[in-house]
Amino acid sequence: MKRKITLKQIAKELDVSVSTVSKALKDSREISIDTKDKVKAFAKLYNYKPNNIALSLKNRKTKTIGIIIPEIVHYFFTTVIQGIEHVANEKGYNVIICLSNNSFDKEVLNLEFLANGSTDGFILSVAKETQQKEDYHHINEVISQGMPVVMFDRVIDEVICDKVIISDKHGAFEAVQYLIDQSCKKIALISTVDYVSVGKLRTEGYQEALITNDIPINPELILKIEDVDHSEERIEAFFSDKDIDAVFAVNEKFAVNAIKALTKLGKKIPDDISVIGFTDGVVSKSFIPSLSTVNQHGEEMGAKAASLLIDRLEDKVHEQSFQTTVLNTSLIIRDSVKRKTDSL
Amino acid sequence: MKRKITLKQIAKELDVSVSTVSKALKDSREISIDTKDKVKAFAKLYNYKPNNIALSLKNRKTKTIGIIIPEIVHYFFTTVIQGIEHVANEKGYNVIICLSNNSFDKEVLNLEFLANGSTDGFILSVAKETQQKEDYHHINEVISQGMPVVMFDRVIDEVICDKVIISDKHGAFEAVQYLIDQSCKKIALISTVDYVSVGKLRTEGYQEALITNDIPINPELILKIEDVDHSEERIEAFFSDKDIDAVFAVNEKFAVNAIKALTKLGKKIPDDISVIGFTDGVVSKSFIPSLSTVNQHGEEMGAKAASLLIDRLEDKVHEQSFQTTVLNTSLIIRDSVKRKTDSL
DNA sequence: AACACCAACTCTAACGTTTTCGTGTTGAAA
DNA sequence: TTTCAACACGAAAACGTTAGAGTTGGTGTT
Repeated sequence: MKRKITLKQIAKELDVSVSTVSKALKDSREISIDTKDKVKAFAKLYNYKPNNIALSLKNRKTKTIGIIIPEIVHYFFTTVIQGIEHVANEKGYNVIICLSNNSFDKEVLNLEFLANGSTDGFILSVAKETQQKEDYHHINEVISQGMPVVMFDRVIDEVICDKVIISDKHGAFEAVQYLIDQSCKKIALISTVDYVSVGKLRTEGYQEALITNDIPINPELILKIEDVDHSEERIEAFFSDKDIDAVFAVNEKFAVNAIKALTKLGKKIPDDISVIGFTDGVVSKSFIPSLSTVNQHGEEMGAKAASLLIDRLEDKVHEQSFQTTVLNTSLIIRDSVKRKTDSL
Repeated sequence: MKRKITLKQIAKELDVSVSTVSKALKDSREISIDTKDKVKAFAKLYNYKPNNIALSLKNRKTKTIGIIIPEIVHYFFTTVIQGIEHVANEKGYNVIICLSNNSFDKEVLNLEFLANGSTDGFILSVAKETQQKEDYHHINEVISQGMPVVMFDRVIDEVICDKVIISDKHGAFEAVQYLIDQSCKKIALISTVDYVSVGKLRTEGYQEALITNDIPINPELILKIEDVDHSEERIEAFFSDKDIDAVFAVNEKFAVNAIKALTKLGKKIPDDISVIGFTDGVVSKSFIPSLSTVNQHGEEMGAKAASLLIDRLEDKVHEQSFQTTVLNTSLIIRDSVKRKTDSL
């Protein structure tokens, strides 16, 4: 077992000082060609690589970005990570990922831990519990310590920092508008409880689309699900006595469960009822019928978040002003929607 | 902007030495109660937290585990990460995730980078390209530097370290045996090319099951797919002229595409043809018909890998001997298989 | 011969922490 | 009064690195 070699060991071997070695390796012209060659050869031979930790301590920067997300077993988040990772690596940054598991306490711990020198800045999407509690002291704390923070997807208006979001409201609006354009009139909504910001916004988009088209909002057609794990039963029960011709669901799971429930009730998708979901995941593509969705462009979101953060870290943004980037969604129409032209 | 406070600053404020502050905070009995109280109060007030980087440098350990995986937008890997994260956090370790994107070069870079002080050890699943190249010098390099490595899923026999795998062969065997038990005789296999170790092993399991049951192996019924992205067309073409009563696919995507292709060809699943896939992902559960699969227990795998690694890091394993943990798969039978009893 | 100057180094401090060893003050036993 | 332990604290080194400020010894100028 040959431990990693250090400058000190090289210096000792070659009988020069540590600083000579350091400078030689950095091609400083304080050092003679001879010595440089000797040092470089030796370093190469022993595969010398500077110790990151020591560099971090010295430079007071780690070249590492901390990502804190609610969960990782989730297609959207993984695409965001992919986007972050790509940009970060390109610019010489590394990525530490921590999961909050939607727990406020774990989010606080992660943030505190990573803030103690491990990372230069954060990209985060807050836990459900945090949104519920409305306690953001931990985020404000790290910001006040001078660490840049970029929030994405589930952002907090009260926290002042850069943000990247999609136009949830507009995406939902477009989806519902599309359904209306296909002559749907009785459109049900399956959403989450309101403290989840995205759920709320998508609900607003749904409502706005109805209002714009002079369709009255019928609260009977709106289902808000608290317990995601048992959504299937809830949705099934919900549909049993409803007369509808379309469903807009705020996520993929709800959309799939809606189709399942409706199929059970003897409805044909898309002939009897059209369905559009949110988030374009693996399931949407492969499901039969393939699911129409609002694409969130997770990778783009991650890339944007990463470059915002890195710009701050490298002081490319001089101002104190923070920006909120709103990414456009795009509607992907697949087989779960009955198109108007289909009936021609 | 109040920067994080350091021992030195506390010492200066309270007019004592740095060592006194350090000792006071650690409740050393070298320090008087009075001083301790004073220091602790001050530290609390200014929310002092020791700097991880400095600690890492001093202790020569980072309490961080490096995970290197081929891709993150992949259900199985996210479950493994989940398992690792859980165990690691419980034991006070943090997790850095790097993606190789199945590229050999990126895997090497990641490994080199993280090995220079950033992590204490690695958990990794090698890139496809690495398996193809059969070049493992980078992994052996970090091992020889004294960093423990645990490989999972896609492991390399030639690299000597702890490993966690599932019984790919046996899982495949069981699945195919199950199909045979349901009276299937003409079972097709959709696999990957052989240099992907898991594809090879699952193929072997398939073959062994046939042999055990005196069913001749028909190469015509075996499809090996190189280009995963265009698997759908390949599978469709493959099935067009085959007479079969069951399909075993080595992953979820192939299984889904098989069902789609067969449906297109007018076959009914499971009535005409039964299908079993590998990996129990989101798609399997929600697909219609829901997919029978071999469950890989990713979370368990991650948990096991993490505890193996941490045991090594904390010298709980004295021996030089490395172990390979083989986790059992379990067969999940859902609607995509026609059961024998169904026909009664 | 005195001086300046340059090349080619070495020394030192610094990043934030812990730990070993040293040291001055007290109070009590001899 | 001397001696010595106990107490409470400080100094310094160490982890690995870098950058700026010294330090040599030799050459060239006048």
